[in-house]
Amino acid sequence: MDQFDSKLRQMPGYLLRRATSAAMPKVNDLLSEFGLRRTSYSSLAVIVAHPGLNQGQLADVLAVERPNIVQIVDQLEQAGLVQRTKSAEDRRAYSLQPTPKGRALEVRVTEALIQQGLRLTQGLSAEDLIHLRRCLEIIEQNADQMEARDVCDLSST
Amino acid sequence: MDQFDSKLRQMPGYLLRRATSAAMPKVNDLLSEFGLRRTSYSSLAVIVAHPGLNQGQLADVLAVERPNIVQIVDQLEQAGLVQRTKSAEDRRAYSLQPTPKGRALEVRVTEALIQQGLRLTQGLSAEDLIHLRRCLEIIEQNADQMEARDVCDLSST
DNA sequence: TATTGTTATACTCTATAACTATA
DNA sequence: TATAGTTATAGAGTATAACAATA
Repeated sequence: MDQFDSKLRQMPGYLLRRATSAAMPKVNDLLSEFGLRRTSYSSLAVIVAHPGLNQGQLADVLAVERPNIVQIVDQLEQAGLVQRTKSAEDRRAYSLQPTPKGRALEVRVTEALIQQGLRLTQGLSAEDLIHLRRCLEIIEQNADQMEARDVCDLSST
Repeated sequence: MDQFDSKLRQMPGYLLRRATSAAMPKVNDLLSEFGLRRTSYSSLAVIVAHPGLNQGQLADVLAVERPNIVQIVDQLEQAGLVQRTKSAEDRRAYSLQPTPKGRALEVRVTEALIQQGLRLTQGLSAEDLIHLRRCLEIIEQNADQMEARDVCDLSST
């Protein structure tokens, strides 16, 4: 029963899903110790690195739909990690700022994630990791450019 | 706003999630043209390659919980792609067999997925793909071995 | 007592449509 | 009219507990 999926393992999508499904629960477990989820951590990290951006920009950076950002920023704000302040230039928008508590937490969680990342990639060299990043970013870009265009012509063959 | 997530892109989990989130909708779109979802296709492929296995074994191969397999096999059976037959040896279990229609569909869909996989990995060489597979399988194995054990000691540092 | 398949259920993630207030 | 944020909602995907039939 070992390798009953050997044919599927030729496909990048299957490999991606297997690796992601195995790794994400570990990331979730780590983040939940700090009261965070994946997207709330990513949001905090981006806000710390680039204070003052607004929710729409944050959604674009993380490739998340805007409605889903609302609750995430709600949680970060209620946890005292981030502040919403009405933007002076555009009073529709909120400027997102990290609090000192938010900055401090981001440092600790980032360190923990880096350590966990080393365990997840144990057995891979520094070159392997650079190569892996390149491969994953190319796949992401290819997928983004694949807008409906060439999805369709295969069901008729 | 480009590369506002450059720090996050150092982390394998973030890269994995970005690539997977971008690629999976394309895979879903392709499969839905054939009336399949990701796990129902994977199940069909495994049943075609290894006829006679039961639902629990299928769940193990695909790393899916058994309750979720039930509905998937239901759908495959209702679509006339797979048959459940009571196993002679163990009358609790079902032996899963592909129908001729199921075998034929699997061939077509697999071909389409391979073509789509080539587009998703456009720009990567054959060596790149071998290397990528190795990296993803190592990450999956590392994650699987990371059972709660070393998740915990970081929140106290 | 343990296991196979099943039911019911619940939680997370993600996506869309429609609203409000500002521009 | 267009955009920022919001609300409500719905659909996948995934996970657990508990049950019936069989081992």
